[in-house]
Amino acid sequence: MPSNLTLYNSLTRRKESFKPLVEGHVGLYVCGPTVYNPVHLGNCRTFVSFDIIYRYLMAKGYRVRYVRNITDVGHLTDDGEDRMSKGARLEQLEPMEVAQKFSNQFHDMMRTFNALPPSIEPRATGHIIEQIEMVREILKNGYAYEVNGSVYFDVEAYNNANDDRYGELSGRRIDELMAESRELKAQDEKRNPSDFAIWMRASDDHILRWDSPWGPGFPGWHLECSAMSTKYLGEQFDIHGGGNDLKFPHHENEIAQNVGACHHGGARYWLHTNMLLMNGKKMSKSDGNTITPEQLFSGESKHVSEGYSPMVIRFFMLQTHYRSTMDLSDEALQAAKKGYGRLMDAWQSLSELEAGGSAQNGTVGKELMAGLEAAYAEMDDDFNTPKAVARIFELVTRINALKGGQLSLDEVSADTLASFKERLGTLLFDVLGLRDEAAGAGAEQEALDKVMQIVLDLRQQARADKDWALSDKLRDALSAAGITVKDGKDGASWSI
RNA sequence: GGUUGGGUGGCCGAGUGGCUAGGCAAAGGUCUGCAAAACCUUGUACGGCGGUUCGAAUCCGCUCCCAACCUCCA
Repeated sequence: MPSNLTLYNSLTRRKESFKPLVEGHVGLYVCGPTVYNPVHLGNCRTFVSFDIIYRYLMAKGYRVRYVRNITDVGHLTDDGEDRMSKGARLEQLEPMEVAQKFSNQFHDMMRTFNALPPSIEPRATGHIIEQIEMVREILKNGYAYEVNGSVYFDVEAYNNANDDRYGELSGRRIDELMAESRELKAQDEKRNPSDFAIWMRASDDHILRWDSPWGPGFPGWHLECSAMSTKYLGEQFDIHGGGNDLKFPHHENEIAQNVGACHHGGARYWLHTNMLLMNGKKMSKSDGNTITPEQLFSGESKHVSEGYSPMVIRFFMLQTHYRSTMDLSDEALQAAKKGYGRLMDAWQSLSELEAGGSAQNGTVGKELMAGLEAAYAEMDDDFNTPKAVARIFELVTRINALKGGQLSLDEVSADTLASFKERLGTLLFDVLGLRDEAAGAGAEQEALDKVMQIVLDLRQQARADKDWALSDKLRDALSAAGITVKDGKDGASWSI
């Protein structure tokens, strides 16, 4: 499998050629959501980005094991309350009911955005044993200490034994961290402020609790990812992904735990997606600078002038590289909506094109195939979807010109046309994960197609009779019903 | 304060030391009964100040501004 794939590794801060540990296979771990409240759009951006990465790796022929966890324990609020318990108290539900409810909601939203499910979706609460085992290993290796039923990772000991490794991902230095530390809960139990809990003693009123060698407690927030990535992908694996805001401390601590337990840092390539902004600021659950996907779909928000469909939003995401911040604005969404429409119209037009009968390609046929290969090549460059989309739009112009007669189909051989259709479809729908929302399915759509054909035939007759009043009346009435009629060389077409 | 990454034409957003991404908007044209769509053409942008270079938006230095992380977040 020839691969020219390069990707930007956060660990080295360089683009590197991608070489999987095992030829032909890729292990991919992505930090999933903490399911204590509804997903918001920023989450969606990250998971759509990794969905495209997952899809592209598969399209290149790799067998990918994609692990994306669900965090349902250990993630505390500022007050030290577990997020699950807090959600449960507020909604008068069992903690696991909360987790289930928002997991379901999360899955629905991923489906809405046409993001494929991962190969394995492990839950933190389902891997308590593995996490306890990992704590034991870390203790055994001398990188942690127990105080009053809690176990803390000893960053200093880790650094001394591993050549000051802590901070390798985020570029942080331990002395700076210490200088900046503040009063945190259980601070007095820690030897150093930069130490972090890998197992926490449960207070009497703490609902989520498990027995452990150190008494009843629960795992620290960062531990589940270390334990589950190790379990399903091995002590060393290929790619670890997540949002930029997880780089520190979450991912940094993950590496430390992995090294602490198995002497390996886990992933060899770290990929981080950048934040979704609104009004120039990070879209964030905690400070309310947010718009829910539902609001975006319905348009019920002061931030948008109308609703935008999931595929318009996905297309909008494609136009920004995953490592760049993406600023959401109504104007940009408007542009994306039109661009997406033009792209899908062209796809429709392409499907209706028929080869001119030439056995040989002319310039146009060669340009089509070259442009398509260029688009794929852009994906090889750190999954550069904006450039790939740019190349695709150059093809859109050609497709439209073929349809409109400005370019001749005699320049495209039948073989080329067929493989072009197939390869473009793969890129658009299998790799980029778009869906043609206008193309309905089923009996209703079929009936509508037939009805529209009748109406357009009637109008065509009126036009032939130069009965402009009638033809315009039909067009206006359809327009009022939300259907746009476009007169072309070979008759009229319509779109909703 | 420290760490990381940014500031690109009306808006969004890629990008390489020289061969002017792309989308949207705008202008002109072709086509059309009209309209829409489509096609063709047009904009010569790169925070500021220096420096390196034959040549820099792209490399270096300084400076201004912005964001993220350092506390829960994708």
